[in-house]
Amino acid sequence: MDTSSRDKSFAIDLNTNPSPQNVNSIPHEMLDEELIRMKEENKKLTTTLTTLCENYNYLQTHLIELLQKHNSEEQNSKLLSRKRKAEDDHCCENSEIIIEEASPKKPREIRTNVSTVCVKTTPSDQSAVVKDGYHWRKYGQKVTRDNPSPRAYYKCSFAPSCPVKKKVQRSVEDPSVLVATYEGEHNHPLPSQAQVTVPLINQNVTTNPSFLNKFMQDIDTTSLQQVLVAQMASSLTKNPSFTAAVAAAISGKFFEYD
DNA sequence: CGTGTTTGACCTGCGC
DNA sequence: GCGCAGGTCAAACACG
Repeated sequence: MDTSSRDKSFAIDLNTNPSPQNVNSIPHEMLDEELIRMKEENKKLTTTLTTLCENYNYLQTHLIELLQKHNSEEQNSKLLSRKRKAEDDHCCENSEIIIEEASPKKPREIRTNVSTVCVKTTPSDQSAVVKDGYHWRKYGQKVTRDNPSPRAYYKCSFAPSCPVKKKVQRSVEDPSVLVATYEGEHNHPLPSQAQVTVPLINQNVTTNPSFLNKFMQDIDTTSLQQVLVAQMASSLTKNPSFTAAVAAAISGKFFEYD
């Protein structure tokens, strides 16, 4: 195989304005060749995407390891100077998230699985929505003292008996980052995995080894690929020129068989 | 009309 | 007991 054809493999010709006459004038042999070439390109793109996913997975694992290291160092230094109250507050966010037995100091507080997920959003996206595949019903909103952005309160509405709650608030440091705090465990399967926002950083992952394992299972290569493919498909279908090109290509094929 | 969102009121825990 | 802050409730409203 020559290098020129390999170089062209990623140049997708999205001809948005094909005329039926032009399509009819092309010999069938050429169209067949074109079809084969497109199939090969498709295969290459799939391979590239897979490699990309693998690299992403590897980098994410590496990042998590680094953050874990950094976090433990930071915690050690902070623990020396931190007040007791601050410790209690932080333990909910930064460490020891999953506590099976309630602390004797806080018998009232029932600690269910609490996890924090940070999601990067585009600057234009002002909605405080974290798409995670579940159905949520908003039941409250508050402006908190430490953050000018309002905090939204959600309950899982997919199953009436589902106890899971979610708090969503923009980060103080970076308003483009949404911080979602999940409380509890879903007692039903995930309704849809099609519209899942890939978490930027799961703070539990950075600190809790058991959660790390679970997280890495959850975000397994296969599901990650599904998520990425869904996102890519979504962004492509939102692109009018792409949809026009697809429509033109399909109609072109129809003319071919007329 | 059913479902989800908004928003002010209310409840609860905590520190002083 | 009082005030503050976070969390929840529920009536009103919007939307498909």
